[in-house]
Amino acid sequence: MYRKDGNPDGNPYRTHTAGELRAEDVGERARLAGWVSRRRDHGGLIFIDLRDRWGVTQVTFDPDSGEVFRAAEQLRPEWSISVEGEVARRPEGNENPELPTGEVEVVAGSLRVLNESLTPPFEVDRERPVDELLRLKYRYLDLRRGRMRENIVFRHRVVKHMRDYLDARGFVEIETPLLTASTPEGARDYLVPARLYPGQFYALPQSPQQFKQLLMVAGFERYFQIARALRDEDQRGDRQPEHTQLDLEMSYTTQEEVLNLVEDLYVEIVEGLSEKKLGAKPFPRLTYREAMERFGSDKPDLRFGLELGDVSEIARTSEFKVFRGAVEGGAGGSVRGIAVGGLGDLSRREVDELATIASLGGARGLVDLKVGKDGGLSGRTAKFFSGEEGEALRAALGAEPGDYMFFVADAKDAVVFESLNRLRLHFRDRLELADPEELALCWVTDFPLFEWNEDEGRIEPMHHMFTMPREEDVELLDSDPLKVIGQLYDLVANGVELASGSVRIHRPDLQQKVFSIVGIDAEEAERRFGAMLTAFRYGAPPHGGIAPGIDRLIMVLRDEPNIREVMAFPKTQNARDEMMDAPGPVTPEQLEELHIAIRMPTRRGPEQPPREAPNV
RNA sequence: GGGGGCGUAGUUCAGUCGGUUAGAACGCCGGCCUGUCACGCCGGAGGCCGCGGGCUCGAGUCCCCUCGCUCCCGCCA
Repeated sequence: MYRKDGNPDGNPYRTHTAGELRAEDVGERARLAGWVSRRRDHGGLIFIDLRDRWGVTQVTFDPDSGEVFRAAEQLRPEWSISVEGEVARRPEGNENPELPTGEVEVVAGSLRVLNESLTPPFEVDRERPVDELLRLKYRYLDLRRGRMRENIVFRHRVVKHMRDYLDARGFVEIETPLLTASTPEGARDYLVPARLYPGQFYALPQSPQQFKQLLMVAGFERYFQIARALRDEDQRGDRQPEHTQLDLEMSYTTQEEVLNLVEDLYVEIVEGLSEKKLGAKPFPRLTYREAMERFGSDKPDLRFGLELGDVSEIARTSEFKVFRGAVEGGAGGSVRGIAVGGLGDLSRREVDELATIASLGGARGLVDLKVGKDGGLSGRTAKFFSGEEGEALRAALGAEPGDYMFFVADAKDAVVFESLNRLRLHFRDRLELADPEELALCWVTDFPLFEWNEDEGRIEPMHHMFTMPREEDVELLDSDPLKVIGQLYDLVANGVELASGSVRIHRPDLQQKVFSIVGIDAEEAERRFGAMLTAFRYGAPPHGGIAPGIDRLIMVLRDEPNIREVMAFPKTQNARDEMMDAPGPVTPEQLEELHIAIRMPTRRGPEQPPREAPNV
């Protein structure tokens, strides 16, 4: 950043960063500014590791320097200082190969203490686990630590790459409002009371969905935005109240074009910026159906096998009631299984544990069979499967001698898939089947446009209600909407959904039809999406797009266990900001202005002491 | 909304069957030390054992309640 041609602006703090001095700089005068990372006081000689964003440089203080030396004796970790001195080669044998600056040191000629520091609540310069609440409360100190700094800087590089990539292809970055109307995603909105409209509220956007489509109507052709998306739902490791997505949309485009655009971008990011090993290229494309049948999931982890096998036909004629019952009646049930090697002999208890894992996917039981050295089957249910039948099961799963076969039978395909998916992921972790260095990206396409919501007894959009059906399926909208395939696509990496998008409906008549299928009548459609429906009557172009999640991408590229590790200021699982102490109460005057009265929950709720309102 | 785990020094943790003065490491403070880079050596301070209640002669330890954090299910992306 600063070079040895000097200090043209006369910066009083530094002429160089702490990460750039090398052997060739020996003899130069240098001034460094940063934090005291560590002090090694030898009585007659003091070493300071001076840290800034760019690196660490060793500074030495010699007793000959008198006053400066005595000042250095007072230094403590995390003090902010500026040091000026000569760059010297370290004595023979005292180089530190761990540091890029390890061949040299700065011999301090002067020292300015810019700011002292309290003793930090945790050790900033040591990579030790610290309670996350404490880290969040002192996030500014946590962010001084190497791993977090690298994550945040890496994130910047990825986002910058996205901007440059899209700019070079004619995309325009456009901001859309944060204060807007409720959006049509399924999640709960964050609401903001409208002072000028008593009883009315803005909603914070769950995504810029309608705006991006309106920008297509507006003729920008290619739009993108690094957009914040807010949803008032419970947290998970990969979910936060606000997350960031690369929102993009294109006019006169096709699914193929969107996929290729994003694929090339992700190849550049993974190969050019990250240390991950990219899986198959071009990215494998699986239809939703194929992903479910092979992996039991619409976000499959392709780094390992353990693919599902369908044994429904064998089950149909089986003596085993559990199997036969699942496929009888033609209600769409199935029997499927996976073959797993390397498990040795499982105890009854271990098998029960596996059944519990499967039950989380809805399975009412788990059928386990072990393939013996001679190919014969053993297990509690082995007696139901004659030699021929057992052989057929074995062949269907491709099970080898010594493998276990696990089967789930259910009248609902979805239960079979979800249960086996959980088992598959369990074995991935237990048997370490997935290469942690690999990033296996794939596309999942051809999702159904709608799904049946069991609880509410109605049809819902799988993605959102602006998704275009496949051309050949438009007729099915009337006859059998659940069979309609949408022009819908997800980008998946190692079992994590990274992006989701679709070609949109641009014709008002088709949009109306989709609304009515999901139970929105013309009046409600007009009320909720009036602007967009009207806009579509002014020559809306065909368009489509996608919204890759940035937090999750950085998370998988950096091997972090959750997205809080790649966000500068995340919230806790209970959606609190411990550093800023938000949310918090406001003054009665503020509430008055908003025409809001608080009615506290009676049964149970967050305790609200009558504490003083903050000075705003 | 439901379930699991955790809560002991500034930090990360240990703490046996309920038993005397609650320990370790790192950090912090003081002293010594001229080539360290996890510097070393000597000494020291530091505890509402999350909060409240109960059983008990006696509770960090057992029971109940509650608060906080975290993971999972639901929800959601």
